[in-house]
Amino acid sequence: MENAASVQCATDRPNETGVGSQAAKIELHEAFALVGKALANPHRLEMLDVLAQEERSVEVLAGRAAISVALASAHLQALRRAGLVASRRDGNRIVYRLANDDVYRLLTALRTVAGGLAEAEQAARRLLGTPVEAVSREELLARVRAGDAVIVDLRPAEEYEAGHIAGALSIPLPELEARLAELPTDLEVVAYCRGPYCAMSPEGVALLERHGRRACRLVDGFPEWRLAGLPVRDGREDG
Amino acid sequence: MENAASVQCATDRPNETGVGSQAAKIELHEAFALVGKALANPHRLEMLDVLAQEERSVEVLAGRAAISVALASAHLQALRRAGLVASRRDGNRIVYRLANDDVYRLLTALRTVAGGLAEAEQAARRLLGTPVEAVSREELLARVRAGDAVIVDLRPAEEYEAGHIAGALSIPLPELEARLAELPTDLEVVAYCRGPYCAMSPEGVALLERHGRRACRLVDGFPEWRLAGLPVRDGREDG
DNA sequence: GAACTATTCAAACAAGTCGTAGAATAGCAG
DNA sequence: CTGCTATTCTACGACTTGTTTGAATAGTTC
Repeated sequence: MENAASVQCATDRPNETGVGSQAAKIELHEAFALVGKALANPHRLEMLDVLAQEERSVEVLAGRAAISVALASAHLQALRRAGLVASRRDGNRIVYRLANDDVYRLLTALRTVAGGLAEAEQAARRLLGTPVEAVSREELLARVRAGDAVIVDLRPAEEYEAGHIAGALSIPLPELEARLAELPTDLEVVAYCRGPYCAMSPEGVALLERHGRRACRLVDGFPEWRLAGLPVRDGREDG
Repeated sequence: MENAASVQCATDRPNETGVGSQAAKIELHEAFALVGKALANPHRLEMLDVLAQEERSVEVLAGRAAISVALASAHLQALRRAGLVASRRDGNRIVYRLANDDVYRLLTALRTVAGGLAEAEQAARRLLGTPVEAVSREELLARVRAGDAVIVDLRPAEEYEAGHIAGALSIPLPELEARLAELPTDLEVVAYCRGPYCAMSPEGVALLERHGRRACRLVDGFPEWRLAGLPVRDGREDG
């Protein structure tokens, strides 16, 4: 088979097909690969995952990824060069955030594809434990509207403050057992957390079921809910 | 990179918050990073782009990416390890294809994010030339249904055969000037090609306009159309 | 089976990336 | 200004990736 793709029409215009555009095509793929390279390191992916919930300082990100501050800083600059994060100064510290919503969509697409790998499936089983029943965003909305379910946000209070599903109750996972009385016994509890690969909601559901409650989890987490355009609140609007 | 596989995790409860799940989280992000690494090379991205249109042999892929067959083979194995491509044997040759539709979605997300980078914008300008008017898939469908437009597929005939927008006419770009008579003069021509970073439809539109035709391009290409669930045909069903 | 083709494997080296440790910088509190 | 904190920069070794070359393999054709 011959290489039929490239060399055709030779006009004098800037966007002709030929040698010049072959070089441009290579440069374009090199530019795309810059973003690919940014996604090629587990620490960077973990920091992006943390930033998907809320903006964070370098020190906090380093702690969450279990790496030194200097290394976290270097990785964050790599992410910034690739256009994945942005930062602002807040007094003495620099606070990083995801550059835009497309970055989270990219992260979701990456996880969807990677989720099929044997390595990922095995790690996910170890992280999430026995699978628990999960409902879609649409199903959750329907149950809440019908008065059949109550939504519980199991993330740390700080992340709840930064943004949560409208109408959700904040009960951070470590406090869940002590605060069971706050949950109505006649409704199903739908728990959610950071996303599909966060262990908090499966653990919370397991705990609720051990206490005889009907419970399930939302398939994904708060970032997906927000990106789907569904109703959200934050600490300034609603408690 | 350190290999902390499987040594930790001393609890007997599968999904407990603590050391074991910390290790699982790291492994999970390492698994995601495997896919990131696969996206970290311009040659691999170019081959994925080619495969988005149609399955291809190693030799053809090597030619399109302008690299040796041995190198292309090595890159394809890297892509296969990451679950991005699959292959089958066809007589004497091995034919590779994208592993599934999620891979194309990932590629699209990557390009969307990377498209904002200065490097990518510059390369895109060089590749695509002066921007031409572009219409969305919905707008295109509406114009065709109203009888206002005709759709032209500018890709090589082989790719048209492998799948095209229902109702589109196949006029490969090199033949366009010679085959102008086949296009009705009273309708607008909507051209499409491989995708948003393919130079064929901007070039085709420019050529049509030089010949006094009303023309514009579809913002993206055939793969996006197919993934959106819009009507498609292939060589066996329609000519 | 022999000759042929397409693809993959193996070895080797250059170039790039990751992580560590310690120094340097920028803003804040006094 | 001085000391303090958070972050970034620099330099270096260990490791990984990209590429080339030539040989090995699997399947086809005669």
